[in-house]
Amino acid sequence: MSEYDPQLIEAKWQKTWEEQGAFHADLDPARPKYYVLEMLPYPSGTLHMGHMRNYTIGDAVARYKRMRGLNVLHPIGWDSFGLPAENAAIKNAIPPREWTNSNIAQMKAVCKRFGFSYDWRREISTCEPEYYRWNQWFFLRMLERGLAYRKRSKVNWCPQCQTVLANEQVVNGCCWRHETTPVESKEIEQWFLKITAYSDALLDDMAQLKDGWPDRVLTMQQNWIGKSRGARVRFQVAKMEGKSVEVFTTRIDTIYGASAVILAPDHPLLPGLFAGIPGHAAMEMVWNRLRQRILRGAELAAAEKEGFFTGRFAVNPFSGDTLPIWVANFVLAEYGTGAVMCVPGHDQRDFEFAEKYHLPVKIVVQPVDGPQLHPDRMVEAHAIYGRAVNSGPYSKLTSANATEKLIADARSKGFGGAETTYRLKDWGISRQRYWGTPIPVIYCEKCGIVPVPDNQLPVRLPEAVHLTGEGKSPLASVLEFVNTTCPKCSGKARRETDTMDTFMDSSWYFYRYTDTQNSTAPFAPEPARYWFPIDQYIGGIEHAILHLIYSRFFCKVMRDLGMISHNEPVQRLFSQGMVQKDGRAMSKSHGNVVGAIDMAQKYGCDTARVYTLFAAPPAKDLEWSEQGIEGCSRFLNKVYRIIERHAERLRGVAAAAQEQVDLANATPKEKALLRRAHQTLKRVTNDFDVRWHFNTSVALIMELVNELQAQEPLDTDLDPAILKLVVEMLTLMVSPMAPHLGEELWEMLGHRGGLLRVEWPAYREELAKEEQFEVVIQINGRLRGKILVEDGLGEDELGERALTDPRISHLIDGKAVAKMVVVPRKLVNIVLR
RNA sequence: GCCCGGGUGGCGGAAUGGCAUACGCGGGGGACUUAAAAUCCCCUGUCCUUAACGGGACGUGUGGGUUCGACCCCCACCCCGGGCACCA
Repeated sequence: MSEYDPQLIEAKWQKTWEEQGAFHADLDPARPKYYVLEMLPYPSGTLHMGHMRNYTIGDAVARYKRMRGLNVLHPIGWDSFGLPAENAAIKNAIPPREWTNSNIAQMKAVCKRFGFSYDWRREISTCEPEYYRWNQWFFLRMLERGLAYRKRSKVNWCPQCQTVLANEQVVNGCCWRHETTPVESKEIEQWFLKITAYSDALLDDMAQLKDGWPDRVLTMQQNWIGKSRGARVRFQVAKMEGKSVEVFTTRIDTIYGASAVILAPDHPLLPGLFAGIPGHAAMEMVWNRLRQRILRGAELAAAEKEGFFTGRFAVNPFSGDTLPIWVANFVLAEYGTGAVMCVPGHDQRDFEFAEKYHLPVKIVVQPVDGPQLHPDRMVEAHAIYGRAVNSGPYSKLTSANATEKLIADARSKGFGGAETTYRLKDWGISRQRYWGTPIPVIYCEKCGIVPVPDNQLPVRLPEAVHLTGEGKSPLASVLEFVNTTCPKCSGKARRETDTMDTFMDSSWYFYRYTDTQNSTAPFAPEPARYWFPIDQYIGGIEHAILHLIYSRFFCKVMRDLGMISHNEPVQRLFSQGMVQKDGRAMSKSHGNVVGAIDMAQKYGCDTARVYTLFAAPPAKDLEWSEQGIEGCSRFLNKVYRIIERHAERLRGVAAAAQEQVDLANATPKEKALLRRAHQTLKRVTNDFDVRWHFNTSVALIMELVNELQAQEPLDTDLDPAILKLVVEMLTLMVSPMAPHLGEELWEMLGHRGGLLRVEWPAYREELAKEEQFEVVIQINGRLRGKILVEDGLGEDELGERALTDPRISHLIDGKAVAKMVVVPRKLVNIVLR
């Protein structure tokens, strides 16, 4: 008699797996592959149960797929560049690499303590030169193709991080890391990647993802790309020969309703328009205020609409109307043409602006039927589609037809045409910080921007650097780094001192896993062809846009570079819910973390794993409960005890082969056990393959265990071969979720060589089949009784049995039966008049 | 404002249009024990009714609808969570 001792068992099997290299996966064209991956973790140092949920789901899937005979690649690595290391270095005077590597060591120890089935040979760390040189390599390839370019532009600046942020890193006008720090706007020269060159590809290829990705992620990406079809129209500025303003509109069919042209406060044309206008100085005061507010960024969204008349007019090229040119804070310089036509009758924003500044409201679209709009009775704009009115030659056309004709006419007359705009902007990747990949570019006084030649990669990040956290790029003060010679002319030159956004590191890392040792390329074509695309990617919803859109972009660039031939890197994506404690996301800053190591020490990692799988379906948030994990601990103990009790007797017994089980001679007890085991198997398999609901898998296995308990004693009247078959099925079904216990039980049952090459149990329908069914009898849809019937009963006969059941016949009591609904094996509904 | 989720016992949650509340937690009772822990067994939606066995009504956010039958499908609405948002 021995007790379930998770500490002992878990250490034992982890050692065995390690010695066997149990989870090493190698390219094998003869075998079908399965690539399952959890998102690259940032090595912050601690792992709590929130992280572990992610890995537990991935590990259960990896182990299950191995048992289904697939060649499973399940790697892990570290997203080890980034600001926290730099900040820690400034605060505690520890070199970033030291801080980072010691965190990695800690986290790796926790992962090992949990026994995740990673191929540790493939571990990567993005701050290693052998990794980041390929970031540089990708950058250079993009530079060659015009996909990387340098430009001076307005960018998001986080005063806390002291660096530029990408648009994707701005959340509600604040920095993604400092949620209460509004980002500022700064004009800075920096490097961009032309993700916009792939706007349509990113949008269109979502069609390939719609079965494997959550809808909400696809919608979020779609919104982010923000494709919008419309038209561009040029308005001549009156009394200014050759000057014109272009507007972008999605409703060119409302152009006869325009009562002004409005420019963004930072529209480049503005200073020129002012010249020679009376009241110029007063205007400039308002103008400056509006521009200031835009620079402060975050205020814009909340601000009331505000603007001023420039004193200039523009001519509507269709109607010939003369429209005042205004400036207003709600027009964005970065979107469309930075100018709009103001149509108060049919656009709510324009309506609000027109109300405030008394601009005329015109109705130029009327509904096809229903009440007609009237400009004097409007309390809001009506952005409707219907029939054009008061629109010159376009009147009476439907909105769609008017749009088409107006665009065609604008084009033929040379003042406009169709135009599609996107919300997506190019990806600014320059960071004025230290702990990241150096951008491999040299500035030469004579030759200008010179790329570092491939054979000089990697451009190493100097590591003996004094970090102060102040001023600009720390690398700028490292003279040995900055000062260099031009690769072209050998003259004096200086290096780029900004580093790359770390999202670059994580945009392609999953390809590196397929070929981690390659020193001549990021990865070779064959392993990528074999392993890709990723069959199952698992991670948090917070990367729905950031990481997942950058990765898709990189994939398309790699495809165009001829490195791969697929269009999308990730076939199926799963976003797991958060782990919460006391109603808030588990995090260091909330002070509510449940440490992974603590749980492993207290209950064992198998218990912690089973609890995270059982407490909620994986897509939902999970509220951590100490009592809940206690329950799972009891459950694993119970499994262990039941098998332990019979292990000795069963050790020498061969389990009955599924196809040889002789049902005809089986006792009721044997039949009950076999039935429950196979019913469980059917549904657990479905949970793993289709539903991804591991909470119900655990519940089902609990029921199987309860059945075993109910059939006690198990040593009398029971064919040992059948009992062994059942407990083996139980062991195998438990093993993806509690792998150490699974191995231990398997060994206790007399097997050598571990579970690694053991197949998932075979399902046999006849063994799952019930012999008798409890059929529900309803009268008018209300439950009135139940009868036990044997299988194979015809509908008529089943109906007859229901009607003649004493309880039922009593209730019918001579009333006319209008209809009978008979569902074999399930129910009879008797409809009375 | 628009777009996604979601609303079921005391709690986490389960249910192809067919017994609502599986499984677990918590609670109550019992067995084992000198005792405790552990373990095992039974009960546990609300209300009404019965001495009791039992029987009945109500019940999945609200109101309608479809259906023999609705947590599930349709329409309208309320609440919660998330995303997007002066994007022209």
